[in-house]
Amino acid sequence: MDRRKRGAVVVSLAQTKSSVVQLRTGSLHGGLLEALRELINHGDLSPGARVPERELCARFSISRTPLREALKVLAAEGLIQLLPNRGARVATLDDSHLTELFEVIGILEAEAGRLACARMSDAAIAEVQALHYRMYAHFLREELPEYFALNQAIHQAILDGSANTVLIATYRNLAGRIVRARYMSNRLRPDRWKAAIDEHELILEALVRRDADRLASILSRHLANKRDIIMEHIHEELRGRMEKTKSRQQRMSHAETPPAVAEPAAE
Amino acid sequence: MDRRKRGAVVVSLAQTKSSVVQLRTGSLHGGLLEALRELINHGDLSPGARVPERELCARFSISRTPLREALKVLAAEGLIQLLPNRGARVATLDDSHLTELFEVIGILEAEAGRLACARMSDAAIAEVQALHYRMYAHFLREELPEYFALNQAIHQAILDGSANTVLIATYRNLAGRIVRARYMSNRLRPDRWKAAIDEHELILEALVRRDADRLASILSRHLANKRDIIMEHIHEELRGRMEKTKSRQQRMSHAETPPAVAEPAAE
DNA sequence: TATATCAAAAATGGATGCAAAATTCATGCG
DNA sequence: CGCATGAATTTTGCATCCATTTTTGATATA
Repeated sequence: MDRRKRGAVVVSLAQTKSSVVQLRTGSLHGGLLEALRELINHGDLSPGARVPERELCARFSISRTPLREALKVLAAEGLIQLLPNRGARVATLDDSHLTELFEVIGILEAEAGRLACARMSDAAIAEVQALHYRMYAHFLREELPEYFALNQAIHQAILDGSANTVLIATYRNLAGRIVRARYMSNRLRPDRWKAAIDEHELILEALVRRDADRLASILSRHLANKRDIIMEHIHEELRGRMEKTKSRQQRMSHAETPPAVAEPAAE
Repeated sequence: MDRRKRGAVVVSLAQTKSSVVQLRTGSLHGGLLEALRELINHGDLSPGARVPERELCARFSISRTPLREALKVLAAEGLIQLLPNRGARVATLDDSHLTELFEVIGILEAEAGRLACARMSDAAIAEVQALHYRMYAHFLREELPEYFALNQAIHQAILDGSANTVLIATYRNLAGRIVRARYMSNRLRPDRWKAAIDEHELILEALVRRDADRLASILSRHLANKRDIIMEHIHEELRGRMEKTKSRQQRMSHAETPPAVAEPAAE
């Protein structure tokens, strides 16, 4: 393979799924970060699992240097954990950690809402309303993926409405750590779904009335509900997993891929 | 120089000041990060200035690999800016950015206070009170450095009282970006100083009464005041700098060290 | 069969090497 | 004197190399 060439690098990060990702270069680094985040969030790298440096190098056709730079950044972001002389592992999210993350994310979203009430233009609010109606339509047709996409767009629009880039970036960073957990509970019981829609109804109403306190409190509760749903899912999954593990065997020595999402984590 | 040896590395980062820093190793990386942050916050690396990779390598007696890893992390933290193929520069803080940072930091501190009211033990609150009295004593004796140290300790204690490690870490990250700006305005006009003390009085009172709303609002205002002081200082300094620059010469071509703290920053 | 021991293999942290890009600097032209 | 041009130098980004550490695996021992 030709060694020196800073051109575009086409990388197949397919193993389970056959997605092909174009690493934008110049700063190979940036694209690499995105790709790694994708791998983690998409579940190709399970929580607690060792990050296979050499293998990833091969997969991305890059040397260890840029990969290790990226890993250091991900570690700083909290997505992976770096153990001295023992490499990187994907960060696990135990219950308390998840709770803390949701708490802070909730704070930021609520305050973003407060700021949005004061700072968004009428036109911008109208756009959010439009998103809301479109989302509602997808709900009626039970089109889950489209629903989720618009749901997220609405939250993002409110966040952007805070007009505080630091707030937005901080939120993104924290939210990035729970993407995987959210991903898992992308199935909704109909009653939960309806409840979420109702909450969104209230959110829109508060935003339109520019009632900052009310919007903040609704957003906060809305997220708390989402958190409960997610945790419920995790616990269900954990229980299921435990039963399976038990029935299959009493113990396995060193699980290379431990309990998947929640883990005691001797931190 | 001996090449391979992972033992402790003693590094003299003295140039202007003769501070000697011990880089704890094993993960050379961590200590390096600290040292670099110190360099930036302490002002040895002015905002906007190029980060002299090779020179820092020499100064720390390390190769470029770990240094560059550290730079990537600092960039992710927002302390420096990485320009593709053009190296790193120390991040500049323009007015709006500083305002945004203070806004988010204020949010976090206020909410931390709210949580602290609910979660701190009576004993922990008593300790904060003790810190407060000690701080007050230093104020009376006009011992500025000791005053600042205890001031910070009190804010940290309240933050810790939130019992949310994510919140604490997020706060630390954001606060880390304005350390330098705070550093500059470590001179206080007596009236400001007294006002700050009064606010701290109120903070303690609210905390002791576990009045979450009140504590949150006071903390928020307290920080806003600090922000105003800092910005005032920056603007004064900027004005002074401009006059000097003007009187000295009409223009200089490419300032290697631009306006120091505030800069238009074509971001 | 379970555990201790130790050598082989692999992974990690860091140093060094090299091509491409950027910067500097000298020179030429208007 | 200002500005364009381009070669020499420096810097950057990444690949590769190597010592140390960790992990693995085989063998011996209880």
